[in-house]
Amino acid sequence: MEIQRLQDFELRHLRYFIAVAENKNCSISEVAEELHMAQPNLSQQLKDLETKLKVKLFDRQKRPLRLTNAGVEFLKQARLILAQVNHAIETAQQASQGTIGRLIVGFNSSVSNSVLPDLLRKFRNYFPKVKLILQERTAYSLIEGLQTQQIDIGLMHWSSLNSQDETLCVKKIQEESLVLALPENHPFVTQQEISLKSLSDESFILPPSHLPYSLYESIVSFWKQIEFVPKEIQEATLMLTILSLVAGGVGVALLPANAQNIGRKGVIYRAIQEQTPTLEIVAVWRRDRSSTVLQNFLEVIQTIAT
Amino acid sequence: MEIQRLQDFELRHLRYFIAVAENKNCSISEVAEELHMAQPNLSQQLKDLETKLKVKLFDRQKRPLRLTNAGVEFLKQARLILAQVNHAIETAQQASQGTIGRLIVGFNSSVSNSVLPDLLRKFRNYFPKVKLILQERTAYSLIEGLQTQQIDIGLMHWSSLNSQDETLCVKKIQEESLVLALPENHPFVTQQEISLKSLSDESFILPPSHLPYSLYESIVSFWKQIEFVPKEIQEATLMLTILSLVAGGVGVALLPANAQNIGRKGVIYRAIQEQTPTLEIVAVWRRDRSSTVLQNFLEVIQTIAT
DNA sequence: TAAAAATACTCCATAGGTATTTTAT
DNA sequence: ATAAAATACCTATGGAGTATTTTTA
Repeated sequence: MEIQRLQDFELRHLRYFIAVAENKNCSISEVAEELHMAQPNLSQQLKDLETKLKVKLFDRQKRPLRLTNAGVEFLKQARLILAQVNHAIETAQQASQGTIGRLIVGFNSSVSNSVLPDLLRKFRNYFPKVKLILQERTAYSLIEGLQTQQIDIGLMHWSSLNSQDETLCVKKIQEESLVLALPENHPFVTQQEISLKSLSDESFILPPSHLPYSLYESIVSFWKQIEFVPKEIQEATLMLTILSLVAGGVGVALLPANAQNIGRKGVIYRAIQEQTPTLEIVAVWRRDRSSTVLQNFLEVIQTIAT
Repeated sequence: MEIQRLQDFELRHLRYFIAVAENKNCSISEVAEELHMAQPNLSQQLKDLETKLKVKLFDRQKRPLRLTNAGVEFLKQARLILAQVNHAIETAQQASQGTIGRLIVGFNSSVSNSVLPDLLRKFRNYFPKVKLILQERTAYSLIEGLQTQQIDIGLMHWSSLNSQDETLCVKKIQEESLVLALPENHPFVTQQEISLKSLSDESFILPPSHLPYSLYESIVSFWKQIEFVPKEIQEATLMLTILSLVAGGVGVALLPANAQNIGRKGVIYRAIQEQTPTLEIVAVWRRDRSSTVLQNFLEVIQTIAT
């Protein structure tokens, strides 16, 4: 019933009504001239509006015409509606330009030390109205999230191990090498560059092995390549946990160079003599989900890529 | 420029867009059937909308169609607009029925003791959304306020003295007589009915003489009629002041019977033996300003009129 | 290939225009 | 008397329908 009332009630009626109601003496003739249209037509449209509303908006017993009380109230409402329409248009245009909207950004904890802060700051600067929803996830969960469309873009370490999923696009942001993290009282800290082979009596603290696509796989594959076998392997999930264990003398660790940005006390970093694998920090997104907001995010990534 | 963009952008487009966008798989064909219209037309209207917005609302590369980000944002806005339109219609209808709006009610202090409380309570009960603006004024200022359209309706004492203004309508609400107010220690309080002629040695406290249409004129005219001349006349503006002076033994007063409702301590009221003029409490309004709210107010007055 | 959307066209309802009458000051 | 709104009638734009082609899964 309420919906029926709206039938063939159009914005045109509101525009005409407002034009006449805002004229100093509600002159249909004057306004018709201003709008470059014929007076009888304007007259007719106003009458149509009144019929559709089932409400008299003008007092026809007076010349010049005057708004009725209902007309005064409707004028306020009509202005609001046109303002809202304007706003709707602007919103749609902004959304299509990617200057408003939302983007769900998933990231691996290892990128939160490197590209993430810079990237977020820059993007927020260019697109302040876009709401960024940040989700820290494991590498595997990122891939999953992209596939199930829970996240729009993932920032993570990528290695050749990763299955080449045709539906996903990948863009390299930065490269970094592995570095060795030692407790500050370790005898080797005097060396600027340390050979991995000399560490075969050390205990190594690695990221979890049960999660696919993790740094664990990259490191183990690196070891196989140079035929290195450590004395002992311990696992810890969070980067900060690994660093704490190193600082506590539990063992040494191989970490992305960006871990140095954390500046954990009691931990010293040293380069590795052997040729270490290059770790790529990449952005990953679905090929079929390329919103303008996402495109804009990728462009900002481009500006910080090396 | 912004206005130009609105040109020939109509609610029809929003209705169609919402219908399709809310369909589970944005099927134009399905929705066209639901709306009892041809599919190509609906297709065309949606395209028109996109052209006018200069924004793609649907991803045409997918089947079933999907909303773009801009489409999602625009859908929210479009729903708001239609809701606002509904609200506008309701508001206009309520205003025309006088169930919303405002009414400026002017009244003389002498009616605030009699009909006003009842009247306001009843009106508020029937029309809770109408904002009543109350203005206490002198009788003369009420007439002036009506003429300059500062007030919509005036409640006051009316006497035949008042100029018959053709532009004003008058409706009698109640009648009341004059009563005599005496200090409680006055020797005459033992009498139930007092002859005015026996009070020729008293000092009389009257409302101000300089204001036209005031009670002063009614009383003096009454005295002339019965050839009564008081010993002394004092003036006081407010009803409460007059009562205080009476209570303090400064003099006696002639007041509308409703003054008894105030219940001022130290004041005793007695009827007058002579035929006193009938004071009419009336509502006055402009003949040419008959809003529905005003009509409703008059109808409520009718229910309390005696 | 089999759906669903986009074109191409046709038609008519109605927004808009012209001429005139009615209304209010 | 006169200016402005309403009415009557006409015109033509574009909303809506039919037939067909194009697209996507």
